[in-house]
Amino acid sequence: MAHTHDHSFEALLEKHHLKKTGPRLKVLSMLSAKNVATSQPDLESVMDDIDRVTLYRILNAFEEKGIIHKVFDLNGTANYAMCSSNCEENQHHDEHLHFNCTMCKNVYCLDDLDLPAITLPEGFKPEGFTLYATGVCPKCGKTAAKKID
Amino acid sequence: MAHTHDHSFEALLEKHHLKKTGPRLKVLSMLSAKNVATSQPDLESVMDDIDRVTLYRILNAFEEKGIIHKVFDLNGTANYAMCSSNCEENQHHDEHLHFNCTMCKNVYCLDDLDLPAITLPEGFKPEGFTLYATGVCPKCGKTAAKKID
DNA sequence: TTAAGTGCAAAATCTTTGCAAATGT
DNA sequence: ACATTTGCAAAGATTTTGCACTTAA
Repeated sequence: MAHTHDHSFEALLEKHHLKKTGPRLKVLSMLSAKNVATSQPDLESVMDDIDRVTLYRILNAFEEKGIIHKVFDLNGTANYAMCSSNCEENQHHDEHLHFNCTMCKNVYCLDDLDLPAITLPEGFKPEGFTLYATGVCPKCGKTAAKKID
Repeated sequence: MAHTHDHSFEALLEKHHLKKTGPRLKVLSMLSAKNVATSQPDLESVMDDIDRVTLYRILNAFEEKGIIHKVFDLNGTANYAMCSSNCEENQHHDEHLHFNCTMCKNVYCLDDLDLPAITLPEGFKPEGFTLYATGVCPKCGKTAAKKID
């Protein structure tokens, strides 16, 4: 059960007082393998050996612990992605850009992008920002260019 | 554009080749009465004389026609709000700020706010932006200030 | 051993679909 | 009169809950 990169996953679970079980490690490796957020339906279809209910519980537990975060795409479907370092329990810092590709439907979490300062109307006291963008991602832009142009 | 409500609603329906029915007019007046986006559950509970299915169909029809737009709050629940002038059929222009109050849960559509230019990483071709902010809205900020301070 | 986690079954929700009756034009 | 729209019933899909069995610590 222990390969080299599994160690970080196990450490992560340990850190959050969660048992290192097969399903949990599998979810972690699935999510961190992709650089995009993954929807629950997608996760389900890939991990057809894990019970659907178990998946719900794992995702909820991970989110509460701040291991992953949920981002809704433009269809309102929840997509999950590993949290970048600075998420705390029940207090996420996902003030980053979510890019939803209209072609491949992937949701990219562009963590390291600085959002410009936004001025709100009088009286609104902002606590967190999330910016969603739609458009074409690099991968699809490339294939589209080849095919069409 | 506030006084002769019913007339403008009827004109709106007419413009989109939709029949002026009771349920539709009711939905329109509900939505335009509030300056915030309203969730389907909320609409349902207020309009308990209208069938749930009818509400689904009305909201979908309105959205397709560009009369209203859907915005997901931070729980992934769909909230509906009247579109500002420049929405076209199936092609919404809601590149505005959505403010989700953490106290009253209301979703404000701050249409007339200019979003600052955002620079994306190489290869991403953005088509639309939506900015979500969480925080405390003016109304709740006031009551909170009175109660706490 | 034993508390936490999993899987199955079943309940509770939420959303869609089909069709007969009602309604607007 | 005719095409839409509505309401109901029922199917599908999604999410939650309860409980017995399994497993990591």
